[in-house]
Amino acid sequence: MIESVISDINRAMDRTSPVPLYFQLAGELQRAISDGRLPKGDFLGNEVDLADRWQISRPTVRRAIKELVDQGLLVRQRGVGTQVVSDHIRRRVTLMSLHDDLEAQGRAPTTTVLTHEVVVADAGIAASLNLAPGSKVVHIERCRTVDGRRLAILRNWITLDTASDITPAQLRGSGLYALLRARGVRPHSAELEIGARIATPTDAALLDLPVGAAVLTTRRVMQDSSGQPVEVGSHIYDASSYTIETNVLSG
Amino acid sequence: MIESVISDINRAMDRTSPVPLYFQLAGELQRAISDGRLPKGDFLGNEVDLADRWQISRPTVRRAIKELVDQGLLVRQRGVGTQVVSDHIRRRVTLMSLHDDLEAQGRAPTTTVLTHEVVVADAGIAASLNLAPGSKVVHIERCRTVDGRRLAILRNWITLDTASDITPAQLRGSGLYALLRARGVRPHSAELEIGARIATPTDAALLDLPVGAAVLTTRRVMQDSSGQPVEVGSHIYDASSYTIETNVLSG
DNA sequence: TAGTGGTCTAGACCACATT
DNA sequence: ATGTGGTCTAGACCACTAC
Repeated sequence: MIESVISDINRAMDRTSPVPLYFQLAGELQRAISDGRLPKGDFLGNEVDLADRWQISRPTVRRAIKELVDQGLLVRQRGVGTQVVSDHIRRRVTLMSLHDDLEAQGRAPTTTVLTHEVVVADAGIAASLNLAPGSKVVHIERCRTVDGRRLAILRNWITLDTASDITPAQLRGSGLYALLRARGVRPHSAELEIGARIATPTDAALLDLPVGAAVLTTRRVMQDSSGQPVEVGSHIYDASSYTIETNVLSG
Repeated sequence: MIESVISDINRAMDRTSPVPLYFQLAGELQRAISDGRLPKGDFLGNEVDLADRWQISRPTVRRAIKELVDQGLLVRQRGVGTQVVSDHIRRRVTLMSLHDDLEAQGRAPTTTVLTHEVVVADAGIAASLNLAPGSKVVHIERCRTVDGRRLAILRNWITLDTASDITPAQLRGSGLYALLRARGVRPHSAELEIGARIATPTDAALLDLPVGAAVLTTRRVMQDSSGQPVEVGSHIYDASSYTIETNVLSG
């Protein structure tokens, strides 16, 4: 790693900040890689030396480097060194809502709320959400349109205590996950099943598709950081305008 | 955590083993959770105390616990403790081949090799594999059958140096990824695009599907641990018999 | 106030790859 | 023989939670 990058990082590190040092360092390294100051193929230099130059301990340096290794930006080889192998941040496998996802691409999604009600969960939903049979949940059904084209039907079931104050107006303006995050839900993991089938008449009507068109279907159960399932989502996409892109790490 | 589990783990830890202590500990904890000795809802006890009982340092204990937190088995809360929130090991997002995947489910896949040849990579494949235009690659086309049913068409393009000695007989007997691993390829990450469409006449003929059936399609570029792309896979699945199941962590 | 996890240090020794 | 990352230690102080 060239001298100037080391100096840049030295300047950027702020010990008075509440942000952990390893996190600051990981961010600075990521920035240096993505803007080309630390190009693909370069070696970082050995950890002991880097720790010394940055005046932080080696475990802290290692922790920062590990973040980038996990993202696929760096590769470590014992006896060799740490090398930059990619200069674009791998899109993480995401739990973002479709709304956020499209906005991040600079497109302007519009949302029609078809259904918004409190219902008694059926057996499958109740089991997925770890609720007693007969429990009530919030059921939402939306249609997502982009560039005048109907893209997806989104059906969600959410535990009553987390979603009881969500309004249709809010759903029109932002993604479900943004609303949940604002209510203190921190998504942690989701089980996801992806399939495909021919559009049913209902699908075709809602998505404005011809008879016989293919749709992509997903069903997920999202759990928040306390390990409790919070939301079930069952989504149907027009396969001719949507693909799921993801990135799988360290299999 | 009850006394006996702590003792079990104390007995199981082996400092003479080349397996890292944090890894041994993580495995023991995972086993204790999955077999019910450490049930859902239980707290582990504080880290300083555990480190003392197991006679290992607290950072090592933390590293082991972190593994399970990342898998969604445990939740840590500052000021509160570490609690078991799930008793089944989340299936990791996998880079396993379909063959391995089905075998893990106890089913017996059979493979027909339709094409196996060295060809000049087209522009898209060459770009994906980071090869010069006109480079040669191994092209494989297989049909995967399970329980007498044609499940998928698998098309792969692999860099010549890694796959030149693979034979059709080997492809019939095991999954592509197993063969690649045996050749020293360690899969590290893959970009994956999932879509759906109506089967083309070719798809329908190869998969023995009726006209108008839906197929699930995936395209991936796999990179090994050195960061180099090694393989491109383009797969087509009978959507009526196959879904992709996965698990998304920490979004 | 007491107890918990979160971060950080300054070393040590080992395994592996290269020369 | 040298240099690298991989693991591990025995502390320290801080931030947050619950009482």
